[in-house]
Amino acid sequence: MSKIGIKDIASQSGVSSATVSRTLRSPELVSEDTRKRVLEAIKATGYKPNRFGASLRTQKSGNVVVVMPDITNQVNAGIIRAIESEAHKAGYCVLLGDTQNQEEREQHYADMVTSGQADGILIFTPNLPFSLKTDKPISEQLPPLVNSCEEIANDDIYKVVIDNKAGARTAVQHLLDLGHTCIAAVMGPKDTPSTLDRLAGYKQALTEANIEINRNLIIRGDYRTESGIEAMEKLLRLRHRPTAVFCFSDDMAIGAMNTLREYDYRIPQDISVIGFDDISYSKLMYPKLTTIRQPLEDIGRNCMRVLLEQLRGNKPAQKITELPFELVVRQSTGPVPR
Amino acid sequence: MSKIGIKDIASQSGVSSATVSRTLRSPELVSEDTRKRVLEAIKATGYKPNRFGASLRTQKSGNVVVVMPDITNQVNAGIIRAIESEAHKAGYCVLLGDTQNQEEREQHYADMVTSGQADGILIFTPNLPFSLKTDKPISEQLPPLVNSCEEIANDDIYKVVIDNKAGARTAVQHLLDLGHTCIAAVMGPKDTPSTLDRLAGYKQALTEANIEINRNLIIRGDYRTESGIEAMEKLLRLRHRPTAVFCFSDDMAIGAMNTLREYDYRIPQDISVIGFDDISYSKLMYPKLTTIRQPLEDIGRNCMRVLLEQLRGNKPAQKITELPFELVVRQSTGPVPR
DNA sequence: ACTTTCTATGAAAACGTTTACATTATACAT
DNA sequence: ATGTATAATGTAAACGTTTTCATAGAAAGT
Repeated sequence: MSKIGIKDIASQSGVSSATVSRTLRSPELVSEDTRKRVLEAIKATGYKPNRFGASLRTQKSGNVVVVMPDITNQVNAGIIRAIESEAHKAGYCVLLGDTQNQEEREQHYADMVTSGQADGILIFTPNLPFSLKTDKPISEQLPPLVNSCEEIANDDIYKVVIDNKAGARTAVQHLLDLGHTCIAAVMGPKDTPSTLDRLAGYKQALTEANIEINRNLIIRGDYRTESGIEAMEKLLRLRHRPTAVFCFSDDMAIGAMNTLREYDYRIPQDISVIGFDDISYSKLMYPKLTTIRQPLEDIGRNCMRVLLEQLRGNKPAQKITELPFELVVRQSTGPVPR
Repeated sequence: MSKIGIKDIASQSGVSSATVSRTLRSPELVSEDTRKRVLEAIKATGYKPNRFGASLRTQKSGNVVVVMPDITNQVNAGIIRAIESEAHKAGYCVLLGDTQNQEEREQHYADMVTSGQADGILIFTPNLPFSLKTDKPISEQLPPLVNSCEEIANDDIYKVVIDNKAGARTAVQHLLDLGHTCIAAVMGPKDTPSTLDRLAGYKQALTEANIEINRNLIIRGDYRTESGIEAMEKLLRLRHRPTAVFCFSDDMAIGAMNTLREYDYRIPQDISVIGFDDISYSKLMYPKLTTIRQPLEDIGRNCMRVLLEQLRGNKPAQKITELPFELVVRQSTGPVPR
């Protein structure tokens, strides 16, 4: 569009380009009246400094890239929204990296930060897409980086997390308190730390209650609705059906409830369902879903803050910032039948 | 991170930086063996060309910016996902602009394209954040731009749309076919074209059926769940309650259904509800929501394609690309009571 | 009155690419 | 053998900023 550059402003207001740059970046260095003159010319022409010229010189892009497996997912969407908001406040732009679970794309977005197109990266997938050399400390080889949601198995990177194990334990304890003893679990994908932690919490709650763990009641899912549907179908075929199901995500819980309705089970009279996340649709389900709330906005905000801290050249105080979860009891869980 | 530049690769493989650049950008111009040598050096060092150097020279950023009111919204999320995918294929990156309905932010993201930080812009809000001069044709003053979802009231810009009026008409016709005559409408926000079109479709269907339009049955909403809840509360207070409600978004329909359940109405036995959008959660509701499907993925893909066409310097064939909607009948609509 | 410090500005280098132009070597046609 | 087209590469300018360094004038300290 506009072809006007800093030099045009400079000549138009009778100063050098250096002064124009200064009026924009460090106004305190330029006298009041020249400043006014320059600002006027800028306003009159609608001049916007070209970012590439600036970036090339300063070696800062002003961008951060966020790598997510699926932005359509309510958890991810909620988080990225907060990230964007926080980034915007700090003058950063966010580059959206929806990986669709393809490694090639993860790599591609990671390259953006090594090629200088972004100054930092937020990773919500369980992989670290940077090749590391073993002869140097990891922290020296990585760009400003924060990891959340799907934990990367590496203790040397900054993370913002919730206590998944305790969250799961709380969920199961809630069911236990209602008298359930036959409690199924629908896990997340693969062997990601978050899923493993939740599984550990599930097991801990049961063993603490002296209930033996029944492998048939533990089903593998992938956090998505469809897998919740399938998991519940499997569970219903069991000779000893569970009276309660703990799904590791709300989406799966919603799927599970759909299956239950399909086969005429009443929730929670026949079977209780509890989820994990508290996405916005959970409270709109019928029955309203009991779940463990993740503070999505807080997670996003803190991710960005920890990243900003690094971008400013500081070392954040701690590697891990842990945020609180919360049991929110609604109507999908009730006392054990009989 | 890495401080290696094109010159390092050049000296390392005994050629000039020009040749290195050529091996990357136009490999056909460099002989096979030098090409191999250069590629080797690049691989060995992990060199990534600095985007700013390149962009500064070529005057192309390789970015597009998408401006949306709320990325948390399933419609927006679905669309942006397809955009990202298509952009990625074409070698573009997408800058996320969640405006949170603030004009300042809209402006900010528009500036990215005028300042060269992005080559094109996709706008999903009803405003055109560019100042135009009246003495020139509009198309000459705008950057590559595509508008969708919330139509901008300007016929000179590229849009991808569905036929909102026909969609609404279809929805209402569906209710009419079920015998309903007292049909409420819950509108979208403000006086955006999309909402106005849907309202027109609603009115047309009714007048065609010789049903008088009752202003009390038309409630203003804002597409969000909360407003669906409130709208339904208003409707239930009416002396002559509607037997069917057409919500201009699924989110509002979902809210409306919640209100209905709260006051013990049966859906659809007492009151039918139909939505608009077909977000993924609609089929998971109880009862499953009847709605008008928007082809979100198609919309996103086409938006990006029309933009790409412009970015390649071509004029897209038509200003408006219209995509088909589809009535999907599920369980939230049924015959009129009695 | 004379140095010293400070303030406001300008000149010019630097950032890392791409590419127009120039150059050389090679193949081809006559 | 001569000239011409072609292929492969190098040289250097250009992109639009920011910032170091230098400079000039003003203010301040003696």
